[in-house]
Amino acid sequence: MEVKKQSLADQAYEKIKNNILTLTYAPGMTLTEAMLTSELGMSRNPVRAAIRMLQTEGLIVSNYYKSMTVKDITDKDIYEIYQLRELLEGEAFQLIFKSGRAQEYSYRIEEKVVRMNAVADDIYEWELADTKMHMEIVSIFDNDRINRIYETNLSELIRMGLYSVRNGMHIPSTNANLKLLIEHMRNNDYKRAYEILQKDHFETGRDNALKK
Amino acid sequence: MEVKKQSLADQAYEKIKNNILTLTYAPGMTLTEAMLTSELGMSRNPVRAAIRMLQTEGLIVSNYYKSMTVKDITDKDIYEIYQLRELLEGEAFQLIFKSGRAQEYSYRIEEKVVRMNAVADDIYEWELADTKMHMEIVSIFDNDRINRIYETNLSELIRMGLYSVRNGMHIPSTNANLKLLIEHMRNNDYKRAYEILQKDHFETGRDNALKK
DNA sequence: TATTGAATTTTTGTATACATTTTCTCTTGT
DNA sequence: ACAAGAGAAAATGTATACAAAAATTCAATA
Repeated sequence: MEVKKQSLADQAYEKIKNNILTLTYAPGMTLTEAMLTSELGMSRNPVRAAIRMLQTEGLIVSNYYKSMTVKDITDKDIYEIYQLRELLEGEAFQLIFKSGRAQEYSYRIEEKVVRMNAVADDIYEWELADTKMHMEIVSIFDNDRINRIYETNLSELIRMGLYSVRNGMHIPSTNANLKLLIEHMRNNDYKRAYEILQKDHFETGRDNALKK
Repeated sequence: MEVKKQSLADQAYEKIKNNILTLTYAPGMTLTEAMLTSELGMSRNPVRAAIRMLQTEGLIVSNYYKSMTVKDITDKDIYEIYQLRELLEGEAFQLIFKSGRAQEYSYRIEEKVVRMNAVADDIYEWELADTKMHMEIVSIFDNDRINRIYETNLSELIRMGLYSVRNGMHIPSTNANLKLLIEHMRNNDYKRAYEILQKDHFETGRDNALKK
């Protein structure tokens, strides 16, 4: 694979973001430039660039001359993100069936589910794979902006998902239900397929996340 | 109004963004740090911070050690943004009627339309007001993330709108149709109200934007 | 002991210097 | 005239120095 040369700022961005996603930098935690620069082994400028990016994405919160913190996850955040997902994925799912591509997408989704099964023992990797699966559904729109919404909110989704799993979301049974989802898609059974997505994923996910 | 102290970076961000939105910095135009710093009268660091933010928002495109340009608007961009708007505003509009708040929203929208009429001779201001009107519709979700989607894409919407108007979108007739929209909302006539939104706004807007 | 407040330290914001890469220019050779 | 390439100029990336604001410390006082 081609190794694309990237700036220190981009490296910093990836590392900090990863630490936020894996809860290494916990929600609400205070970050300082000094700490980040020493951890990353680079000067302040690239680190500050990374911070600006994460700020724009909403993962870091800060004010003029005030300390910065990792964005906390509130109940409202959880409701909002699930509402947005239901809205987009609901329409996407409809479109998949309406355009007669349910079979095709059943295979595409299956690929992602295979990945989910393979990493079922690593919560973070499983959540990442799960989100990728949902992004596959939304890919029917062929709309980069919608994809970007997912990428931007991916961070929140993953952090939330980690909460969900911690609070009882059962990975094996979720994976089992996804097998059913794929079945229904193969049979072109929109109603049952969507019911699984809706109930098993959105409702259970949200409710577990809300327990925090 | 309280004047919140803001950093040079924030000031730079606002000014550069404004120049992009008003097409002062035209789509595709190459920007250099030297030019921006001399125009803004500040050192490179705050300017670079602003650039990072605009990059994250997608308004500026750049690569490692390569020059940066103002994001161009392609036909695909136009299709994508209108698809996203139809999706979100379509659902929002339904929700407004379903929750029996059509009257209430007719007044809220009317306020925005008044503003549109007041600035009908300034294309940029009119576009801005128009977008605010659409954001009012979507406000039914009470979802900050959805609002943020609009804010992030607002830039594109405005730049596109400027194209639309240039290419024949007729401001007075649009304003007239909005009066009708409000009427239908008062009468709780979902079908006719949505038809205006759909046809007059999305289709005409998109088609005119596509002419470029 | 609790509290106030000045001095110190820490932290973020800004400017500048230096490094690396790219782009332009102009010469040289065919 | 044109292509190639060395060298200069310009642009972006990185590090450091300095400024301003905020947070902390700690002694003096009630």
